This record gives sequence, structure tokens and C-alpha cells, in this order.
Amino acid sequence: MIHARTQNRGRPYGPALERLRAAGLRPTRQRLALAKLLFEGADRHVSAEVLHEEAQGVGIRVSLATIYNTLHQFTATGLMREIVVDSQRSYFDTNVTNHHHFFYESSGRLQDIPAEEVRVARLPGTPAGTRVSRVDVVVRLAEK
Amino acid sequence: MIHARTQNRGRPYGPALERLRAAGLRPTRQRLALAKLLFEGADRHVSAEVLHEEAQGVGIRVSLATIYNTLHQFTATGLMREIVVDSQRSYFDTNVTNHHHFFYESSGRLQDIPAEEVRVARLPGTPAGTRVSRVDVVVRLAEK
DNA sequence: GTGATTGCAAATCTTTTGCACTAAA
DNA sequence: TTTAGTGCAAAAGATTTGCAATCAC
Repeated sequence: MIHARTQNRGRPYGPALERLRAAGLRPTRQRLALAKLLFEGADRHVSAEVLHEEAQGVGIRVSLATIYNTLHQFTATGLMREIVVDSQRSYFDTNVTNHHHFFYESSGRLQDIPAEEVRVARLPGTPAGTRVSRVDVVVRLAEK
Repeated sequence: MIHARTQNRGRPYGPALERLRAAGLRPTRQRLALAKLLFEGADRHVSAEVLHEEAQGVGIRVSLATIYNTLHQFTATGLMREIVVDSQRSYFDTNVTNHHHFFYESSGRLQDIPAEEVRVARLPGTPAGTRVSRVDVVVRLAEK
């Protein structure tokens, strides 16, 4: 019989650890815990404040400064993406594939729009000396 | 001969005053001065800080708090529009017609893209109970 | 005059920083 | 060990607010 600790179903430590490893980030206690919150489950849109509260709620002891550090490291290593929809607060998205967003103005909630569902026919050429780093489409929604 | 004060070429006090009147804003000294800076000339993209410095530079005595108040009042009355491209700073646009933007990531500069030059084919229906208040397309540019 | 507007300074909010402490390798 | 990472509190930057003074009507 195999010892529980070595009973390896292909994911000995879970995908969170692997993601951090792949991103070249040392898997510390807090990064691992945050990665689990963020990546195990559906795609998410979080602000630093919300993620901090959620972490506290689940018993993860982590400071707000570390939340910011972590979100920025995850963004810098391509694990997450920053979305700009509110000039007062930063949002981060666990979906790093090409896509767009619905933004509910009243609640501040974000919802993905798959890239295929938006066709942007950009006629103007990009200015000389520049290249397009990203095209963001935000459909702002108000209550009817 | 007509007195200089009444020599009216169709714009007795200039369009700035008329704009404020039309927007229902009392034409105070600082609102008038800011309106002239903003609306007499080509369309502009300003941040509160930049507008404040520019005003000071031209000898307009106005506090930063009033700059913020004014930009928000102008936005609330439809004289300007807020553009969200940077989660740390607010930008306001004097062009309130339907259009989009190039955003130079390195300099923070904005450039209009006429609405006709971008075709957004939005296939997903808007969620129930909501209506589209605006569709923003931001083409982020990096240096080549 | 009277109520709207302004300026100033203090307050608030989000995000960053400095630095001693802790933990991963 | 050695070095990266963390927490905390303080700092920084953007924006808002409270309130007395000022201005438009």
C-alpha cells in the first residue's frame, strides 16, 4: 500500500504550486494560498482590497502590501492581467487569454466577453514607431 | 459709431460663457477661465494636475479642489467626458462625440480615433435589465 | 442679501516603500 | 547559510470634504 503522502495522482502538490514554479516565483505560503484562491475555480476579477478580505475570511494571514506585491508579480509573470475600467481602483483578471469585458457601472462588476464575440475592425494604421500592445474593449452597462 | 463694449459679432462674451449658460452652470471667474482653456482650440485630453498647472501658468488663480469640482461638473453636464485608461489617474476629454482612443503607454498620451474608424461587431446580447451606456475601445501602444 | 462657489487645509483612499524579521532553498 | 519574501507602519499620490470667505445674481 502506498503512503498517503506519496499517493500521487499526477498533481502531487496541486496546480497552484506548478503555476508558481512555471512562473519562476518561489512558492511561499502566501503566494500558494493566493494562487489557490485565484486559480482553482472559474476565472476571476479581483481588486486588491477584495482579495485581501477574502483571504482573511478563509484564514490566510497575509498583509495588504503582500497582496499588492503578489498581484503585481502574477501580472508581471503573465499569470494574471490588469484591467482598467475604473480610474480609482485596480482590477486584476485571472483570464489572460485575449478577451474583452462588460462592466456593470452600478455595481462595479466585470464579466468576460470572449474575443470571438467582438470584431474590432481598426482602420487607422498604428502611428509610426509604435506597435499595438493590446486592444481593450469595455462595454459599459447601466441599468435599464 | 458703435461702442466697443456692444460691438457684437455674434458672440458677445465668447462661446465659453454660452457653453456654461447652456449647461446651467453659473459662469464664475474660474469656470470661465477653465472653459476658455479647454474649449477654445482643438480637442484636449487633460488630467486635473495638468490642467491646474496650465491654469497657473496662464495666471489663472484656481485651487486644485476647484479644478476637480469643475472637471466633474463639466463631465456631469455633458461638456466633457471621462476616459479611463490609467487606474491611477483620471483623464478628461473635451471631445464628447462618439469616438475611441490610442493610448501611448510610455508617455501616457491619448489620441482620438474617430468612431467611423473602428467597427465593433458585438455579438453577445446585453445582459437582461441593462443597456449599453458606452463602448470604449482603447488601443494601447508600446514603442516598437 | 442670499445661495452658489471657491480656497485652503485636513481627511480619505489606494498603493508604494523602508526596513527588520522570517522562511525557502 | 543565503537570499527572497513578508508584515507593519509610515509615506506618497490622487481625490474629496468641511467650512469660512467670496462672488454672482
